[in-house]
Amino acid sequence: MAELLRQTLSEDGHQVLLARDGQQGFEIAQCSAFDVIVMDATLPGVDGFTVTSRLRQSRNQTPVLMLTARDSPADVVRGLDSGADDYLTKPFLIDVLLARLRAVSRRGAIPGTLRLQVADLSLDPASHRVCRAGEELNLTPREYKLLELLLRNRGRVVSRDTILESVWGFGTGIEENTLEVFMRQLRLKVDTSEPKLIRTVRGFGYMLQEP
Amino acid sequence: MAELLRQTLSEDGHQVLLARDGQQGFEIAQCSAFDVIVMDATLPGVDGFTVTSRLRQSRNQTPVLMLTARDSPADVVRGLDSGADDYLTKPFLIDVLLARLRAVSRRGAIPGTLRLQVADLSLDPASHRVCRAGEELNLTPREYKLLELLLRNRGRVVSRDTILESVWGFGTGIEENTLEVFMRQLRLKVDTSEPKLIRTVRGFGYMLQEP
DNA sequence: CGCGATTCTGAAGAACTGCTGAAGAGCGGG
DNA sequence: CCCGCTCTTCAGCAGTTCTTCAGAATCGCG
Repeated sequence: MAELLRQTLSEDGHQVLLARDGQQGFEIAQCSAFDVIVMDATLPGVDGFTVTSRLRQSRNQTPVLMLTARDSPADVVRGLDSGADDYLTKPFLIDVLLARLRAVSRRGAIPGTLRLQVADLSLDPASHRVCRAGEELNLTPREYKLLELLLRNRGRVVSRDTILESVWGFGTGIEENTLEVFMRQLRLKVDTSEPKLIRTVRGFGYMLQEP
Repeated sequence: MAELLRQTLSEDGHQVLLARDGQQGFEIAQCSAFDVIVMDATLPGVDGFTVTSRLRQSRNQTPVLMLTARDSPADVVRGLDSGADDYLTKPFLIDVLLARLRAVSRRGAIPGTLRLQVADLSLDPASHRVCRAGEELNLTPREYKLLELLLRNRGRVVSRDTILESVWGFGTGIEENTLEVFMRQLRLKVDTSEPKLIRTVRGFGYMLQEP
């Protein structure tokens, strides 16, 4: 079912990320920015109602469309009151789902909260949260600054000089090697899983880039 | 039907204004501010789809819930794509309608909150009362200001500089350590019970956040 | 294939940050 | 005038973070 949905949505031009269970869904939702979340009510582990209300509690405003076989009025009310924006019961027509997704995501997007993101790596400047593949990472201040700089220039090479000046400030008599050490530290924390996102550009600097 | 709805909604505590036809509905909607509009698809004169899309064209953002007997998928899609936020077909249960109205109007609501709250910690700016887990806390003026600042920025990191400037005012030659001492004092009063809400973000500042 | 330049790596000491308990200063009410 | 409350500073400490160093590995180039 989920797989079918993923395919259909993809064909309609959406980028889709599929979560296996409630817990994983919650973590992914917290770490990435989506236009809309399609939530099943009956999930393995934490159920959809709980996930939704937890998201809302932690001030996640991403629109949620609940999609489920449970069509009793009580369930509908519960779903909506847990924070969902719409509630659709199976069976349904794909066209209707797509239209409802359009309606729900139209309202969506919370202003202000921008999130920097590359592949499954995300950084939220407001809360200083950094996640990779759903896991929250614990970075030191300097590592954080470094990653933020790379992320703000994702897809572009950042020269060593620029990095030194921007992370350490102008005119600090810092060794070039220090930067290398930090880059290594950052890689150990950020680039543990495939694909590797931090690329060395020999003789120039570094860049962050999806494969 | 419309009269029945008006009565039911009134009983649920809403203020209701009833429009006779599409044209009148459009005019009323344009002239007043509503939390939500319940729109019938088949109206005398201009139909509901047209009214909705005209409202949107004239940049009226009031949430619209379409409520109608026309339940063909094509109608649903048309309704939503004309700018409605939700589409409910007769027959329906009142509870479901009310829940959907809540969901739809939630999005439109202005985020002006009076009581500041995180988890079981709440602060009322009007009365200066602060409670944690039902217990009222006795904070000194400075502790209160500090907590209010953190609470107004819940989920975001507040930098040490911002805190100093905002609680002590600009240019006071205050030691950084003073802030730490106050934070400790605040923690002793506020963060006695689990979960701990005040998080220090090394190298930047502090933030208030649920776990 | 070999060379120099560049980058990576692991470890170790230095430097720094934030936490803590205590103590003195300032202030207003009794 | 003294007392209690609040605010501020100080000094020590424990844990983390930063920086450097030296050797190994890798790369680009002739």
